[in-house]
Amino acid sequence: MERIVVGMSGGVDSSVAALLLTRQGYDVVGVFMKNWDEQDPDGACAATQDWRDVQAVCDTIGIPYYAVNFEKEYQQRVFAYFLEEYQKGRTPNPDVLCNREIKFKAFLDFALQLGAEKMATGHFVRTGRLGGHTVLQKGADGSKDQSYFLYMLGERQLERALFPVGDMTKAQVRALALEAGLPVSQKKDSTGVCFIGERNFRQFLRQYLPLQAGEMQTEDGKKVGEHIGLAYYTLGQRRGLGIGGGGDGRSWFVTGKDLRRNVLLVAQGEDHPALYSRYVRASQPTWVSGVPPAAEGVAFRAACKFRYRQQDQPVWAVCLGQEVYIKADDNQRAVTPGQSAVLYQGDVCLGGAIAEEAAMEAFPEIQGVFS
RNA sequence: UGGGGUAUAGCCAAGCGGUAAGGCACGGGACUUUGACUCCCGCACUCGUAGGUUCAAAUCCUGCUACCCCAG
Repeated sequence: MERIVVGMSGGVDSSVAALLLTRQGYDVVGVFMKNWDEQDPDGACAATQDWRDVQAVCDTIGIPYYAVNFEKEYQQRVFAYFLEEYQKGRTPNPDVLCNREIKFKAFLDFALQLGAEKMATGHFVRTGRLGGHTVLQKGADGSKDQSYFLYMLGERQLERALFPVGDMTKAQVRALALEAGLPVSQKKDSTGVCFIGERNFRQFLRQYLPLQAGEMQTEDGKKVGEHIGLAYYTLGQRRGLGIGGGGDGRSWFVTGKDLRRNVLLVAQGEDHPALYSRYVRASQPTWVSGVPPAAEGVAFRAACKFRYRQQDQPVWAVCLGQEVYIKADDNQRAVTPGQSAVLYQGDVCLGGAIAEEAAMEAFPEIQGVFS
């Protein structure tokens, strides 16, 4: 009997994943990852309840379970990067790295050591075969699709992965959990940085990043407020600026950061031109298939998400050197350095890259490329 | 110390005798495996202050205080 190790978080999705695999006759082993050790403000370790839930679920399903600890790996391969990026004034997405480095590397290796043929998770994504290759596809439930977070995975990793809930809707997953009597069927979906969880983001960052107050200024240099440190803001952000009244009475949004002067650039009105861009330069491209969708310098058509849950945006893209340049058909709001630009063709996730800069005009390197 | 003006929540701001609009900020919630955005709800028993007129005042009258402008 083929052995499958399921990464279980204590949530509904991974619990149902384990349930389904069991029903399909696999030799299923549940494994809980504890990658972050921090006490809640109220004392208890946040992961404790999740671990209890995993045990309860596995007992209900009737499968063995273990816990593994990748704190060190998480710290070195994910969190260090996370902090570095913030220190550079960027807004990183730690979860895309977490998937590549922890869940589908450290954990996958662990699963194989346990004698498993494959591993499984509760992600809402699917894999398929296309032209002799294994491809990553969006989950069937469009509103829960999580391919955005998995774009850094390669074919090798996907071949070893199963996503049992990928072709279900969230409602179906919950219904199945309820029907099977899983104790987590009503558990609220978790959000927040993977393994770190939901928490007051400012207070959390404050433990690692210095507060470095400075001015908030408009594009023309007028001071309109004070910020507590550039790292604590992200482009397009509205809440938390603390400035109101005056001007035309509309809300203020972060449009940029001037690290040299320690100035946070802001503008009034959600449709302010400074919030928009058309061209994006992205670095560190990774492709699921291992090779770029088109030859160097050859533009290709695709759909892009510049942040999670954004509607697919029709774009042109081109690989040049170690970068990908993207031209969106429509103006994009608050494309933020550090965030991932993930490319699709239909339901297939091609891969993606990390946004470095966004602009309204074409970068000199790609003059004429998109004609 | 002369003349004029303004004082309404953290900010901007309606109201002009009938019992405090709205926006921003802020707080809470929804959404969300990043950070955001977005959406919903809440947010002045009180109108600089002390009196007066009136059935009734933020709205009228008087004193005081503060700030602004023009004169000095």
